[in-house]
Amino acid sequence: MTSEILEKKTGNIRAKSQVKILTAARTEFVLQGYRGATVQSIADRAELPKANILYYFKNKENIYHAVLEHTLEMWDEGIGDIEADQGPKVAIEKFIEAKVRMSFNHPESSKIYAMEIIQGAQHLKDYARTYQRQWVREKAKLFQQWIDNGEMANVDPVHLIFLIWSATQHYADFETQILTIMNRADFEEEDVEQVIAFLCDIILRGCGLT
Amino acid sequence: MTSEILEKKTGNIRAKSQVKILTAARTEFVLQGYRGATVQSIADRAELPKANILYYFKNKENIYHAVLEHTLEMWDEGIGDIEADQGPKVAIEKFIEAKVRMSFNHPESSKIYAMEIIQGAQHLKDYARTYQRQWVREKAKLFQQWIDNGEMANVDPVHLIFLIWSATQHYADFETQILTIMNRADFEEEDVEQVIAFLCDIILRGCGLT
DNA sequence: ATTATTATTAACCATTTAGTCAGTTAATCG
DNA sequence: CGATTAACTGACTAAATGGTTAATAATAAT
Repeated sequence: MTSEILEKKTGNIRAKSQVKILTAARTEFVLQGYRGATVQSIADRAELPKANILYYFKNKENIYHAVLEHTLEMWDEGIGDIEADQGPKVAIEKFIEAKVRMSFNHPESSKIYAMEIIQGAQHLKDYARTYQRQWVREKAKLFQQWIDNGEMANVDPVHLIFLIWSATQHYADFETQILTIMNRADFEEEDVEQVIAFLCDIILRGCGLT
Repeated sequence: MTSEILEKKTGNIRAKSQVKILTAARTEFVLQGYRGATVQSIADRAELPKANILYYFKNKENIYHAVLEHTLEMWDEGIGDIEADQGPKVAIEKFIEAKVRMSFNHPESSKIYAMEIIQGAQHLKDYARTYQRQWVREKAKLFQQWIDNGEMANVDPVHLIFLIWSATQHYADFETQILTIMNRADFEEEDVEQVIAFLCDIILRGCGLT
């Protein structure tokens, strides 16, 4: 055995346990909220003794932070970058598609993030907030240029981003309500495509991009 | 003093205390979640001893139910009814306006409702869910008729309702994030009007109603 | 005024919960 | 192998929490 493989193995136990814990924690935090999720309930779901959880994470807050951090990273990766050269139509399409797919593929992450914001973003670090402000400003500037060039209708770019954000996120956060209303037990593959098509259709037309 | 006034007075203490408690509870439930909001914290916020809270509400769950019930009633009143005879343009405008105003005027109610749904609607009675399904179906049927009559673009009516729902609710639920991004401390009157105008503009155009 | 009802609250209790610790077992390494 | 480090865990504790109770004060009814 090379030392590389050995190294991998040592890290593996730790890594595997942490993934197990974080997965369980994510579910518990969604179902019960931060305070409602107990270290014991996370342990039960992860099928590990409580003390083991606290061996890998100093305390409950650390678990939550790790979950939150992971969510932010995923969002960052998942969101396709809106580029200036692609034009408004492709940009909006890509943005909608990326966000819808994330909503359907990782509803729990979206939910945790939503709850965090709803409760006042008490655990969200300042850099995360600042980062988002920068992101929105930057993208809004792009939209504004397209508007100024007459490439799309004159709609407020910041609110447009809010609109796309909310409409896409909704399918994750309000999963329960949507399934109830649609009288379904679960979403299916085609639902994702249908939502993407619907949102692209109506929002692009709303932006005068047809 | 007539007996009516006396009756009023007896009920007054109860009513006043209950309002005080429910107002405090609403805030606590938003800030800390169901489990995180303690009877003590609600008492502190209401400036009443804890035992007094439990004199008016048997237990914490009852407080929460009362808060939730109040929210549903308000939603029911606040939402202007979409009528068949007004046509799609007015219907959508009215719907958007009603929901945006509710979001800005009662963000806490919206937030509590959102959290409840995100967590799986564990406390929401079946009748509330069924009621909403009925409501959406009914309104979707109206939209479908308008589409069939060629009065608006062929967009999925159910998803259209989801879109309006999410876009409007967003300003309540994600208040924190939106204020951060807009670099503001609070919303102002003109923000409400601007949001209504923006959403009507883009969604109506999206529905081919310009 | 006297009685009855409603409102109020301090003190208390059983349970839950986050976190600690000391001791054990398993993996890794020279 | 022997030693070192990492992984694991049962048992415990202090604090917090939901809820009860019993006793007192205020209000209303007769």
